[in-house]
Amino acid sequence: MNNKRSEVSGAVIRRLPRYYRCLLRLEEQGTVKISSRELARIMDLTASQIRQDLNCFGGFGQQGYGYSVSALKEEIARILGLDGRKKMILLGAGNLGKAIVGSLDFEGSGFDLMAIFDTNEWVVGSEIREYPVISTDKLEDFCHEHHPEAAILCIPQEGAELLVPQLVELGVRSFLNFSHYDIDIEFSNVAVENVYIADSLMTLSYRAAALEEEQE
Amino acid sequence: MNNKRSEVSGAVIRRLPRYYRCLLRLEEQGTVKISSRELARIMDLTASQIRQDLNCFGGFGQQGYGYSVSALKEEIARILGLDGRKKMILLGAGNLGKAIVGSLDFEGSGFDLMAIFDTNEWVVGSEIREYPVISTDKLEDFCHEHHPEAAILCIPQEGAELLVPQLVELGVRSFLNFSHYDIDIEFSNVAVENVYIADSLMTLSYRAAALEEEQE
DNA sequence: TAGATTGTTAATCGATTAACAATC
DNA sequence: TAGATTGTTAATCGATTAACAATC
Repeated sequence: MNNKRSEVSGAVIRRLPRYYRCLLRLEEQGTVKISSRELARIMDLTASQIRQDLNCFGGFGQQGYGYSVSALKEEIARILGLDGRKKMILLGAGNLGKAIVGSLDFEGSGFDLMAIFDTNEWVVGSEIREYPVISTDKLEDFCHEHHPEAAILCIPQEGAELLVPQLVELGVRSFLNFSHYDIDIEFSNVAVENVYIADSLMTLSYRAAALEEEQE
Repeated sequence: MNNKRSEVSGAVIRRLPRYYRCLLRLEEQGTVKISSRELARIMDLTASQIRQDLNCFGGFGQQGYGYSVSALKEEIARILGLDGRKKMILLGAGNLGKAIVGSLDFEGSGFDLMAIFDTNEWVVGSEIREYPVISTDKLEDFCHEHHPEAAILCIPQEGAELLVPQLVELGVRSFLNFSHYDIDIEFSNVAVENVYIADSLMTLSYRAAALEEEQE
């Protein structure tokens, strides 16, 4: 890898999953090679941008030929760290937690989901997919025993405020955060990806208003 | 409003919901006025950036004083279109659909959720919160009668591929899209906000790998 | 070899930051 | 009036686009 990962700009990082998804689809369709020009057309980017983005990490193409779809897909998987197997837990077995467990494929995601934690005694002891639902009372013991490095937070803000400091203390360093608790402001040296679904609805509202404005 | 909404850069648009959230919190805490300097500190931005962002839409501050928290909050709500009441439907009463309905507050969101559609006859006829679950067979009739303008898609890609063209035909113009179907590539003149939760997990994987790299 | 397409350097564009005059 | 802080213009920085030499 040419660059340190931390030196790559946020704009490039956020495009990497899109590249990965697109290449996966192309591979499934049986496409063997692709030029930056053609990939740009599909993804609505410019060929220059694609070549610049990829060359942050190394020269994966072949001059005069283009890029091998499967090789490039593998390179991006490696860049994203999808070849890792970080132990992960999920907090909150409500609808959102169940939706995440049900729809995300943890296989080849870089993470290995171990268990789901919830306070509701009615769901504790059951399983969601193949994953056991454990009482949040046992969270500390579990962490001491298994040392998870990552957590998905499908709990409300108050729950997160309470549990995150404990989790950080126990060694959890990566958070996919659906709670509205500002982890990244409270802690440094953690990797946080915030998902604010309510913000997306507001952005949609803006875009809808802009569309109407256009058509007046 | 100084600018047309469509002329404002994407970077600014994506910050608007953050401003709104922050101001809402400040208002709840009883803060009456705030300077760009102090708001910048809280939100980890620069004072210049905040003043530039806000002046895309108009001069909401008072020189020598700062900004009125509640007035600015109201202005941003109006810019985001949260004062509107666009009729909205939600497709897919699975865990994700239930999570959305359960966690988002549609009051003051710019949208008015009318009904939830699903194909599963076991849930059709029931209610989630106060919203009725209707058979997808009745979707067309419903649209003819009520003319919803917006939809949240909590259905898989194949379902979206089938239903979106129909919805666009029936007049739906805004989509909060959790399916992996590329609406914006297939249709123009629609407002689309895509949420790719799987991409967030990949981005987290990247950031976790970057963090490890740092600490070696 | 000729054609195609990359990797990379240079030019352009846009967004962020700094500075300061206007003004409350 | 003096102090504070905005709105706005100018400077800087970073990201995107264009160009082209390298090379498969």
